[in-house]
Amino acid sequence: MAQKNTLQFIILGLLSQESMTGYELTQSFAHEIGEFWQAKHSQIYPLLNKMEDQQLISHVDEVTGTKLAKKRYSITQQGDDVLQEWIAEPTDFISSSKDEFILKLYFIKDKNDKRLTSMFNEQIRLHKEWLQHLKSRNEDLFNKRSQQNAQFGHYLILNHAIDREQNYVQWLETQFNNL
Amino acid sequence: MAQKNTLQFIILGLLSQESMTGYELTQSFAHEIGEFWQAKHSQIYPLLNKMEDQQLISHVDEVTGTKLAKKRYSITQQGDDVLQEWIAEPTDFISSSKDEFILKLYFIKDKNDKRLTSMFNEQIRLHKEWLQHLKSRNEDLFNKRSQQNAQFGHYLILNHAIDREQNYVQWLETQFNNL
DNA sequence: TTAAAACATGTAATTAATTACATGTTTTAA
DNA sequence: TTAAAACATGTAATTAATTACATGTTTTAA
Repeated sequence: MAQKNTLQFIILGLLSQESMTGYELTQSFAHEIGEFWQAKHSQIYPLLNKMEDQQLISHVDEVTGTKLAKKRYSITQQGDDVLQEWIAEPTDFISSSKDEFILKLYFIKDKNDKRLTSMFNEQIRLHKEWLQHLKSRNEDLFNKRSQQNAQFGHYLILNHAIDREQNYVQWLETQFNNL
Repeated sequence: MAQKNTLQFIILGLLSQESMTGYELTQSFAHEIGEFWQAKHSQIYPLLNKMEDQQLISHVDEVTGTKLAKKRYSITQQGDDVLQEWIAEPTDFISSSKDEFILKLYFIKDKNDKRLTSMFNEQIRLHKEWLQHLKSRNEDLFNKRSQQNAQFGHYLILNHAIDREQNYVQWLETQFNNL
């Protein structure tokens, strides 16, 4: 891929909420953010350096224990300007959603193909599991309405992830029953 | 990105249904396939050459009019073996879905943020428009049940695209009304 | 107390994908 | 008849992203 470096804006967005280390930023992609964008530490660390050069972010050094060095990054005024600009600009939804399972279905021409049953079963299991995971995340984070309002964006996207997953499972089951 | 070259399998899958030119393959990504994977001609043409070197596909030359040269590609036995292997292997759903709009929401902490209304309105418009497009595609292609069975995979993924889009619009509207 | 898991930060090599450049033919609609 | 749109195939340069390598510290659980 090679677009306009969305990752950069995500990092700015995360840092606009609180200062974080590269490790913590990486962790974000294991949670809700990861439902809507993916990145590994090997992409994040170099990008942090680049962004600091551009003065979009800055860091202070920290030490845990006696030796473990960390860099805690914060967003700068310049960085926030760039972030706000990104949020304000129109979002063309270019459905960059990639779904290998659905693609595989496309290539199965015969409705009675033997492989369909096990393929659907596997996907249903995976997605149900994931849905369950998301739901318990939701209970952990937002069991009180006050928490929903305090972190509105976070609540919204987890809510969307659950909704999406729920619909996916439902679709899989409907189609499975029609086979 | 740098995974296991899914595009290659998609090309094999498309060619397993009928022989196609690079241009026609490219066109596929403007239609249903494009809902679940994206690729441009500049990635497709070089890959076709590579795949022909590996004897996964082969081509015959064609001429339209008096001069317009085309290469019509077909899948080889080897290619079909590779395709079947890909379909058979378990599909880890690593939700590589990227959604900038949802990410932007994450970074809006305040439920009363002025920007939310126009952002939601814009997305609702875009997604409704796209949903409409998908629905008319569906009517054009699959108005008869016989056509659904003849191209089962195609029917399934278009059906899924519509279902997904419908759910997305519904979610947007629900959240919008809650603002 | 010790081993494993989690925390923490990086670089090198490679691949996937995009953007931009490049050129020409055929069909369609005004 | 002519101009625009669609058809058709490619390459070059660059960027985004992954995989693999590399090293060390702190915390947790057995």
